[in-house]
Amino acid sequence: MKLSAAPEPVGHDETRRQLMESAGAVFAECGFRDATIREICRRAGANVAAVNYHFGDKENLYLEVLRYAQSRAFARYPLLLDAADDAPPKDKLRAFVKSTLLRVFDKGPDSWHGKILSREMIEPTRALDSLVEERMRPMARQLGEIIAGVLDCPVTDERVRLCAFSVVSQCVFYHHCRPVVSRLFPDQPAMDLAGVERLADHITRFSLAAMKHLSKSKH
Amino acid sequence: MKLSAAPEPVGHDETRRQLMESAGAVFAECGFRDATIREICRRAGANVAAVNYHFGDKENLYLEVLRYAQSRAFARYPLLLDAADDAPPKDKLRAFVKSTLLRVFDKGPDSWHGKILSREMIEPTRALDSLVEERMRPMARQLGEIIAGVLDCPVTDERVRLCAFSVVSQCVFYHHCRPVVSRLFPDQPAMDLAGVERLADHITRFSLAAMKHLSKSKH
DNA sequence: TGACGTGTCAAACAATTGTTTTAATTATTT
DNA sequence: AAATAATTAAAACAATTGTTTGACACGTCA
Repeated sequence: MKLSAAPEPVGHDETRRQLMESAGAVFAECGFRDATIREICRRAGANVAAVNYHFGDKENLYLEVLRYAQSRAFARYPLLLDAADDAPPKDKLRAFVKSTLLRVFDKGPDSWHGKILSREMIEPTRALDSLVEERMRPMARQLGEIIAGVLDCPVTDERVRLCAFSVVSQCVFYHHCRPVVSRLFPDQPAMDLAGVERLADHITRFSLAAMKHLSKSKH
Repeated sequence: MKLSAAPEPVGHDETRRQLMESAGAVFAECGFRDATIREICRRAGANVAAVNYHFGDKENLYLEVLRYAQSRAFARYPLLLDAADDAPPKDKLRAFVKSTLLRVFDKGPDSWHGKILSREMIEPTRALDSLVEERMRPMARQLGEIIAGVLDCPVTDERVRLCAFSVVSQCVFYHHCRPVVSRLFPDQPAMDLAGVERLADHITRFSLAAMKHLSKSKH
């Protein structure tokens, strides 16, 4: 399962950090099962026994890596970015969509956080339980309030939940189904910041138009 | 060498059929890597060597299973179900959404087809290439025509592609993110036929409302 | 019947895996 | 500086994996 990257020998407690970094990349590339401790340690420039020494076993390493990835992603891209707390629901929705897209399409050294999360969808581990409570539920509540504001109805209305799913689904689709999308449209460029903006525009406009209509019909 | 006039002895490959059936279930449950040939053969009541004898190796078995699952799913739920060819775009969209949901939420003995496809998203194999061409591209073209009809614009319009993604994303979301959804709302009942109808109603109404608005605004 | 192809079976093979062990090395404290 | 703890290193371990082997059973056809 050796793909790329190079080892880099280091000192003392640094090993632990290096292990989490390389583990994140390898887990994202190969999945929990296919990822081998030997490859993780090789990239971290550490010995094969390092994982078991610092993290106990492979699964515990995975749990810590996933938790770490999520906290870092939400630290970098808060739920509503820089939107004011009293901003109109429309603007909040736009911010929510954009932040979700940014989190999902994040490139760079920690681009693996999205991939690992996708794998959790298919093959949930124990880590998903706490992740849902710590990250997803606040996300759902925040979005529910925004949508209730758009629809001008209580957050308990069933339409709120349905519309929330409709919004989130559009955000995660490009990421979850990238293998199909990129095959269907090979000339489509990779998602950069401008692409995120365009996509956020579409999703927001699409969803606002739909909800404006739904708020008028039955109520 | 069997060049006897008989068109393939279909009676004796019962083992082969059994293997594909159990392989589909095991691949769906465990993924390609975690699925063991021993477990597949155990469920099929066959010997460990059966897979290598009938399919060559594990990967080839997987390819055949995936291909078989897709063809069966589309045979049972055609792209537009029983919608007439000259039906209005709105009805066609409803049929498209419903058939996609049915394919994704299909229970019963071949419920694994959706799960295997989800895994292909995360970990594409060679099988995905042909699958996209044979199944997804016709699907995309069909949906594109429907949406162009709704928007009343040429299929080449960029909005068509964006809206098509918005529609499909809502259909596959509940399936792809079920682990999160079921944790967020544990009291939510499993998706039965009535649930599919309700969800299809929402997605269709939501999307039609959005597109009606988009077709009026600029362009 | 006897040779032959087909399919099944138990057993073994070769490779890889996560993990443990034991000793050496380094850092910290006394 | 000496002693103690913490960390690393190489090797081995035990279990599991996909795959192969060679014998055996069954049916077909010359």
